[in-house]
Amino acid sequence: MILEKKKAFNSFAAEKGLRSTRQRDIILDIFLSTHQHISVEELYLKIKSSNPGIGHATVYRTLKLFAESGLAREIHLHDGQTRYEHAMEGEHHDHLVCTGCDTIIEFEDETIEKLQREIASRHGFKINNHKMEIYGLCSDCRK
Amino acid sequence: MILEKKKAFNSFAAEKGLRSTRQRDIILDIFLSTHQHISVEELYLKIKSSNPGIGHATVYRTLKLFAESGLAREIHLHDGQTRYEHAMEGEHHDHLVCTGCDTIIEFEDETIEKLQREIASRHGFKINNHKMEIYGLCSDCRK
DNA sequence: TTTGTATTGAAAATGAATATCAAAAGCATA
DNA sequence: TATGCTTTTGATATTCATTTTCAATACAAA
Ligand SMILES: [Mn+2]
Ligand SMILES: [Mn+2]
Ligand SMILES: [Zn+2]
Ligand SMILES: [Zn+2]
Repeated sequence: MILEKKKAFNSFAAEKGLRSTRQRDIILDIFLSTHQHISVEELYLKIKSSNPGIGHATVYRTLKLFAESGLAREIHLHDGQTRYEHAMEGEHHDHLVCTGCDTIIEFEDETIEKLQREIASRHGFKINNHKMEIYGLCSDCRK
Repeated sequence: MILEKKKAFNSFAAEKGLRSTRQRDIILDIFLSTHQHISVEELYLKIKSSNPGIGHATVYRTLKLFAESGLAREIHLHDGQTRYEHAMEGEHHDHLVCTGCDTIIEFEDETIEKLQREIASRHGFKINNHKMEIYGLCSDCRK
């Protein structure tokens, strides 16, 4: 699974004429070892702990590449930081965000997706992507 | 309609013990005269053209107040700027955003809203608010 | 190797939003 | 109307995430 993703990114890089670098390998490894909606800064710190030489800008640049390759998805919740999550071909989900404890629950709802497509086509739009976030309090935080 | 909104904000201000100031009056007037998803900077420039004295910070502060009073709603699309739109009691809508020309189409879909409530309750969440944006190309931009 | 180009990282720059704080304005009271 | 207290304002500085710059370095093709 992780190996497949690495291969996928390598083909993407090859097609784009990108060079293979130590930094990108390291960042990819560490990104793939994380779970769930990690912020750039969080990932940067994680990377730096084992690879002090790697710079801020490189992490930013590389995560953009991952997103472009389809390996990662950029997320914007409302704390002013860009986050990334793993993305797999054809998979999509939305988020239920607890504003109390920052827990994020992922969900999929094909009925909603279908309604979205209908709304878009009714207005002559060709959907590229969408986002849907439901903010509220989880059961723990309501106690 | 505009008058009602002004009254509503004035009662909100009164209840909160806020003073009534020339600046807030002006900003409210101009905000109410605009349409659709204006960015803070756009509004600031509009305001400055007739009222050069008013400062940046005051516009930011005042828009926050409008949102708090329920008069305005804060919007975050993905250009890194906060936008505000008029909000009316109990009204809610979502957005279809053209990434070609920045046109925004508003829509409401009660079926989707209901499904959202179901999803939330299935996970024990109490919804506070939500956002849903569909990004794509409008018919003009696809030509 | 050599050579041309892509990549990197430190540092500076950007841009939106917020904080600071002295001066000005609002308002209750005398 | 004048006084005094408190809020508000606006210039400016600051913060913070992200991007840009650019010289040094690394990659890969020949
Ligand atoms: Mn997710
Ligand atoms: Mn709207
Ligand atoms: Zn919670
Ligand atoms: Zn368009």
